[in-house]
Amino acid sequence: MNIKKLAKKLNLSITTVSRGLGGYSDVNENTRKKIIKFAKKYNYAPNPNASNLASRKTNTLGFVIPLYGINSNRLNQASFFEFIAGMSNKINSENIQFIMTFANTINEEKNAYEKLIKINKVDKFILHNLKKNDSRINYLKKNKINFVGWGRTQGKINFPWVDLDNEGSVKLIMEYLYSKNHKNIAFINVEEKYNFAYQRKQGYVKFLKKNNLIFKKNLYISISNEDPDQSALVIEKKILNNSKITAIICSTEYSAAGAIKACNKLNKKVGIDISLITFDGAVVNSISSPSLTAVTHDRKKLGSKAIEILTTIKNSKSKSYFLAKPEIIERGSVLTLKNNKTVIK
Amino acid sequence: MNIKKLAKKLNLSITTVSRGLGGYSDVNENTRKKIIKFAKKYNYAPNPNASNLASRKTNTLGFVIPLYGINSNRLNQASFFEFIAGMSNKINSENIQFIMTFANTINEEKNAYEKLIKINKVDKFILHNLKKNDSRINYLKKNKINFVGWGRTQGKINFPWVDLDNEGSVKLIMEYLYSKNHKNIAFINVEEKYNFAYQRKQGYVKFLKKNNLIFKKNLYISISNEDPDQSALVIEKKILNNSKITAIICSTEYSAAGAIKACNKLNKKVGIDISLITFDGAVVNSISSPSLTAVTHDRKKLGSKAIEILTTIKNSKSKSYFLAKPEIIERGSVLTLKNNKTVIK
DNA sequence: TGTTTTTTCCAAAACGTTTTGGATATATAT
DNA sequence: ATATATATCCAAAACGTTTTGGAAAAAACA
Repeated sequence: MNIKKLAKKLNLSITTVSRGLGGYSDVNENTRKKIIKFAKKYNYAPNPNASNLASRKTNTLGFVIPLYGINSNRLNQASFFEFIAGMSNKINSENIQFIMTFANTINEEKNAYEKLIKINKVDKFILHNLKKNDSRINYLKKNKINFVGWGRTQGKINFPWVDLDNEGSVKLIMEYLYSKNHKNIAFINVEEKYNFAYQRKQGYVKFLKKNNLIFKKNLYISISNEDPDQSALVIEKKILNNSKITAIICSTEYSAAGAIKACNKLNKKVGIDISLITFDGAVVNSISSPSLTAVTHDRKKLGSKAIEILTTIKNSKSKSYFLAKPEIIERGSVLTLKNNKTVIK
Repeated sequence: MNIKKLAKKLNLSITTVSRGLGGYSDVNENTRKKIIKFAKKYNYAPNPNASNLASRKTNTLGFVIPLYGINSNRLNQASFFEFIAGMSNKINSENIQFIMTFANTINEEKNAYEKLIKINKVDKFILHNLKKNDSRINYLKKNKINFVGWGRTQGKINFPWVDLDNEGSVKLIMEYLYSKNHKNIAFINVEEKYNFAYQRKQGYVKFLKKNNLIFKKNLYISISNEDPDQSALVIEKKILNNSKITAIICSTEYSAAGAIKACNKLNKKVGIDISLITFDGAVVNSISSPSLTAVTHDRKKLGSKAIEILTTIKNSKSKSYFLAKPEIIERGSVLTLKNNKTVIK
C-alpha cells in the first residue's frame, strides 16, 4: 500500500492525501477524517525514505552515549538501557530513524556531535551527561537542531528536557527518614560538578533550612571514586565513626555497596544498627541482605517522554519538560526509631 | 555533495558513478578507482533515503530484545547494552538503519517479527534468545530475510551466527578449578531449554567424561528463577549443605548474586570457605567483595562481528560464523587448595 | 449584483539514488 | 574483411513522498 493507491481508493489526489495526513489546514476536516480512516483501514504508513527524501529532512535522532567518567561504570549501563527501551516504542511509531554513538572521552563526545551534524545525518538529539553549563546547548540551537536534554543545566533552563527529580527525591527521603524519627542523617553524594549531584545536595540543604535545622559538615561527604572498597573506607572513617548518625543516604549504588561493606566490617547490622536508603539500588539488592529501601524513578517513562517532547516541539516551540516522580520502595534497610524528641514543624 | 555533482566533477554519467561505487563489473577498473578517489576527496556518501527508495530496499536492521524469562532480570541488561554498543559503529558506517523493539512475552516477540516483516520495515535481523530448535530460522529464510543469530540452535547449524563459546568456557573453568585442586565442583546452570545452558552443561559433562570422572547429580542444578533471593534459597539448601563442595560455577550473574547471599547467610566467606566463579559477573562484581573471578567474552566484538557477517552475506551466501574466545579474569573469589589427591591426566 | 476573499482541492516538479535497456567502441572469431 | 562478442559507458525511468503554485467553487463583502 502506498499513497497513490490510497488516493485512488479515496478518489482524491495524492497531494490531498499527503496534506490531510500531514495536518495541513487546506484540507476539509471531513475529508481529513476520511483519509485517516482509510489510511488505518488499509494499513498505510508513508515510506520514510520517500518522505525524508522529499521533505529534505533526515528525521534521524542522534544519541551520543558517554562512557567516560561517572558513566564508565557498568552499573550505569542498565540505566541507559532502560532509557533507550523507553524511547524505542515512540521512535518506531513516529517513524524516526535512530543513530547511537558511543564516546569514551569528552573529546570523542564533542566530535560525535559535530560530525553527525556536519554530514547532515542527524536533525535531532537527545542530550545526556549535562554539565552545569553545557556548551552543546548553544551549539545545537545555533545549528537549528532540535534536542531534548536528559538532565538539565544549572540555573535558568531554557530548553526542553526530561529529568529525575533529584532535589525532590532527597526531600522525599528526608521526610521519610524524619517520619521514622531519624535526626542525624548522613548523605553520601558524588561530585557536585555533575548537576544531578548538585541538585541532590540542594534537596538536602533546603530540607534542613526549611525545618530550621543546621547543615552539619560532618554529615555530608562527596565521593569521587566509583570503587565500593574505596567508598567503604571513607564511609567507615568519616561516617560510621560518628555514633549519632542513625541513617545514611547513598546517592549511588556503589556507595551503597561501600556502606554495606563498611557496616559489615564494623559489625553494624544494616536495618538495625544503622538505616540505609539508596538511589536506584536494583543491582546492590541482588546481593545484599536485607534488601535496601530505595528511591527510584521510572526511567522507561523518562525515555518515552523525551521522544514525546521531541516530536511536539517540532510543531510548537514550547519549552516543554518532564520531571519524573520519585518513589520510595520500602524494603528492609530502614528502621523506625522509637524515641522521638525533635518535632518537625 | 551528491552524485550529480560528483559525476560532473568526474566528467562521467550518474549511472557510471553509481555503478562504479556499487562494484559492478561494467565499469572499467581505472575508472572505478578514480570514482572512489573523488568520492573520498569530496566526502561523498550516497543519501541513504534516496538509495533505499530507488533500490526498493529498507536496509533496516531489526533487533527484537526479549525481556521475559531469563532476560527479564536487570543484570542481563548490561550485556545487551554491550552487544548493541558493539554493533553501533558498524551499523553507522554501513549506513544501515536500526530498529529496536522490546518484547515482554514470547507472543509479543513473535508478533514483533511478523509485524516488522509484514509492513516491510525490516529486511535484516539479529536474532537473540535462540531455542534449541527455533521456528524463526525457517520463517525468516522463507521470507528471504537476512539474519545473523546471536546464539545457535542445536545440532546442524545452517545459518550465520555469532556466539559465546559456552562449551569451551565451562571446559576452561573446570581446567582452571582443577589446577587449583578443586575436585567437588558444583555447577549452577539455568534451564537447558536455552541452548546456551545446554551447551554449558555439555562442557561440564564432557570434561568429566574425558578425565574419567563421574557426573554427580547432586553437584548439578538448574535454576529457572531469575530472582537472586530464590536462587539463594536453592543454593543454600542443595549446594552449601554439601560440605564436600569446594567450588561453585554460576552460569549467570543472578545465581552468583544468589550464591553470595546464601554464603553471607551461612557465614561462609567467598574466596576462603567456598570458591566461586561466575559467567560475566561484571555488574555484580562492581559492588561485591571480594570481586568475583569470572569467565567473560568480548560482547562488543560479538556485536560488531554480527554486523560484519550480516553485511558480507549480502554478497556471498557463505555460512559465516564467529565464536568468541572465553577468558578467565582472576579476581578474589577462587582459592587455591593445598592438598591434592586427584591428578588429572 | 458583481467583486473579493476563503476554502478546498490538485497537477507537476523535485528530492537523490538505482536499474533497465541500450549505444558505441573495441576485441575476437570466422 | 565481415560478423560476433565483449567492454565500457549513459539516458531515462522509476522509487514514494512533499511542496509549490495555482484553479475552481463557495462564501463573504460591496
